Amino acid sequence: MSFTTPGAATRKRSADRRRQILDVAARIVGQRGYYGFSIQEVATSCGLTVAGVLHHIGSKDKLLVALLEDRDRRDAEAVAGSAEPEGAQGATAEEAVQNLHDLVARNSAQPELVRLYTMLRTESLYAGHPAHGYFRERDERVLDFLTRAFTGQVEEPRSTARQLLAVMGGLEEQWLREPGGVDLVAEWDRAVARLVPLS
Amino acid sequence: MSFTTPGAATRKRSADRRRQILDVAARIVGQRGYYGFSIQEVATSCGLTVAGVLHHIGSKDKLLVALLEDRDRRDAEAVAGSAEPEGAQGATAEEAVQNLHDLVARNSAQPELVRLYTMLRTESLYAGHPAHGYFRERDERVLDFLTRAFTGQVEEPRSTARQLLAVMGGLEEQWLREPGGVDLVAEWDRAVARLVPLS
Amino acid sequence: MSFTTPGAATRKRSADRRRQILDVAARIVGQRGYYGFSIQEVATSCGLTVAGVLHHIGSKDKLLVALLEDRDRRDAEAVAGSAEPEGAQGATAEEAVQNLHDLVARNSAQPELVRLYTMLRTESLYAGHPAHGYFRERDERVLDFLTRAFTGQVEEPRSTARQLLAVMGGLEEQWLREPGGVDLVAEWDRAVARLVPLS
Amino acid sequence: MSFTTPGAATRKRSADRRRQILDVAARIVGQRGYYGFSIQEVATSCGLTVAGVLHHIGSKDKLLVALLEDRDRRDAEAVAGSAEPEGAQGATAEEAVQNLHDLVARNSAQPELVRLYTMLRTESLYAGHPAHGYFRERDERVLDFLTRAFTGQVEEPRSTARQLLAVMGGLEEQWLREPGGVDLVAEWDRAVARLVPLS
DNA sequence: TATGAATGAGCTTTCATTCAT
DNA sequence: TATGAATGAAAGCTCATTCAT
Repeated sequence: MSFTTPGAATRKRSADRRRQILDVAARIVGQRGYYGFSIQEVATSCGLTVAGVLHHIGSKDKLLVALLEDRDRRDAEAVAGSAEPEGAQGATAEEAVQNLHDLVARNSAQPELVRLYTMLRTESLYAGHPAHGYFRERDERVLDFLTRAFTGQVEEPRSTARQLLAVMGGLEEQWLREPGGVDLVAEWDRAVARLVPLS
Repeated sequence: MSFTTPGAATRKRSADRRRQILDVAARIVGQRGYYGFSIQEVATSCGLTVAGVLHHIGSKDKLLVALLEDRDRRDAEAVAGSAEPEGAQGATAEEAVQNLHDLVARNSAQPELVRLYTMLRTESLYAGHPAHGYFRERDERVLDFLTRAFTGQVEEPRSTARQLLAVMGGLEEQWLREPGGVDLVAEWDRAVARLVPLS
Repeated sequence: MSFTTPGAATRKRSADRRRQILDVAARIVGQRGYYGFSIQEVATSCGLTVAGVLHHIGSKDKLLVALLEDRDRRDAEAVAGSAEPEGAQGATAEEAVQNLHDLVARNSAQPELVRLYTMLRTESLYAGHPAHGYFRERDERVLDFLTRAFTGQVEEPRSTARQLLAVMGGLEEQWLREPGGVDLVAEWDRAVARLVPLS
Repeated sequence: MSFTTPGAATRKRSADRRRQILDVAARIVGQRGYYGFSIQEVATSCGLTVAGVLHHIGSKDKLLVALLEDRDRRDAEAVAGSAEPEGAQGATAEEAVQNLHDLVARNSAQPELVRLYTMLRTESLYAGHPAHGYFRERDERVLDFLTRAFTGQVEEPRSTARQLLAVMGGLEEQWLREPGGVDLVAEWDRAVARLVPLS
């Protein structure tokens, strides 16, 4: 019997705390961005001290990293659970369109996650932002994925990919600005119908 | 020698300073947003003291307001100089499309202004942001303007309006993230060709 | 199987830990002093948690006390092992000189111990320092011991005692500042040759 | 008439504040060292806020630098006022001894300055200390100066130089530990009489 | 017009310590 | 024996702002 390893109960409670902190932080960072939020705020919302929060997350920067990793993990799980996993060798145009539709549908149920991404994507346009590299790579990866999927199916596949990403971000922004005023999924489907002639 | 009326030269110099401060601030706020920038930074970039900057702009909030008003004024001047001013009674769909094209073309020459708007539009999604109301109203106004212009010309005019706004913001964001990697005007024209069947 | 009495093995491991902590702490306190070191640092160097270190040493103050006691014990052992233990009734001048020479020779082999003493002796000049009393008494005791030893042998025995202590501390400091640049023992012997005419 | 340059009165008051801060800081740093003192303490002693002190000194590190520069400047002034300025071409042994005597005499009147130097010299043995380089260079320079002065006059000039520096530091330390118990100047003169045979 | 002094509030982070496990 | 959670206190520093000059 080892005393050095924390017991299962302890580990569980610790994981719960971390969960809580990440959830709270996602909401607040989604509202005011990395520069505008403070650990104090997160702490208060968690019923903890600032030092208590730092005990779990280490530093403000690490919190941001944890936030992004956490969202990535959740996204990956969601995709993995779907019927058509996007294989390494690429997807067909139809699959890509379907994937995007599913993504938008999922997003339409979690505005705070969308808000977080929207905020950080914009903030990180600045080269000095801690998430600058993250979004740069991510954007490129997604763009490449879509471009490949549309190659041979539409006239200018990269333009189509750009238009889809652009309109997705833009519609989500409108949807966030007018809560209840926009039907995100319906608008998305209409936009796709026009931007991707194949469908 | 009059002490009560400031000399014309003095007034001129003061206006120049204000100009300089606003230009510098536009750049910095465009990079780090309202929450992330500091007056100290602006002051240093202007060769002034913090107190010196405050003397000209009053407060951090007022600086933001001045920034937005300044940009509006410049935009208005640009539009006024164009051949077809958007009259109060509305515009035709063709005119609207032309207006948007001109706007994008103008923007493609001033990335810092675009950066400023992109940043503030996102930051101001948060209800507590000092520019929250500004962008809410602005978005609605533009949306209404476009909706009216497209009514009778396309099937779902408001959706088209939304799509255009969305894709404009999104393309500008991509253009900002990949300096030199995107031809903003060309991509815009391609997107419009698909989103507005009439053209 | 007994729960009440800790096994010998356990007691041994605990003592080892304490040893390790004291050694590591001696090094770090020697570098940055009582005010400048942190338990975190000691813990990391020991492969332990802060709480783990505190479990063994109780508190930061107690760590300092333990450090000094430990060094005294080691010093006492070293002296006890030498041929001529300084008796309670005093020593001759020759014995005192020999004792000092042995001390310097011993020190020249353990710079970290010297560093610790140098640092704490200086820091503890401040009346609020936890080792203030310790070094006050120690200095007085040594000064008295040397004064007695030199009485009748030199003109101003207390001055000689002061000079010896002063030059010893000063040479050690130079030796610490220029690692490899000073031959501590040789310099000491030369200094003694001048300061104590009898030899 | 320029408004941008602060008036003479303003400049005077600013210099006074700085003076006050440096004096207070010298005392406190002399007591607890660089690691052990806090800006808060200095501020309180000055009747200022922490932010107020930082306005004048910039940062904790800069305060230390200012402290050392200030003391150097004062020392230089004192030396300049003396009859025999140590010329660039070197000094005779007698002049060097006289210089050292004057220095000790001056020091005996300002224990807090001595305390500051003693503390920082010891603390800065650690390579990470902000004054590490400062004292390294200073020690070497003084050592070289004395060595040159004694060359040809005593058998081992560098050893003599070392012994003098060592005993000076050591006596000052004893003098600081026993306020009123040691006659610094008298002890110094006695030590010199033994260490430098020429006199 | 612009500065310097000064402040109050806030920030992130470090630290020593307690407690339950 | 050692850990993890949590805290209160303090640190250095930044910031927006006011005021007198």
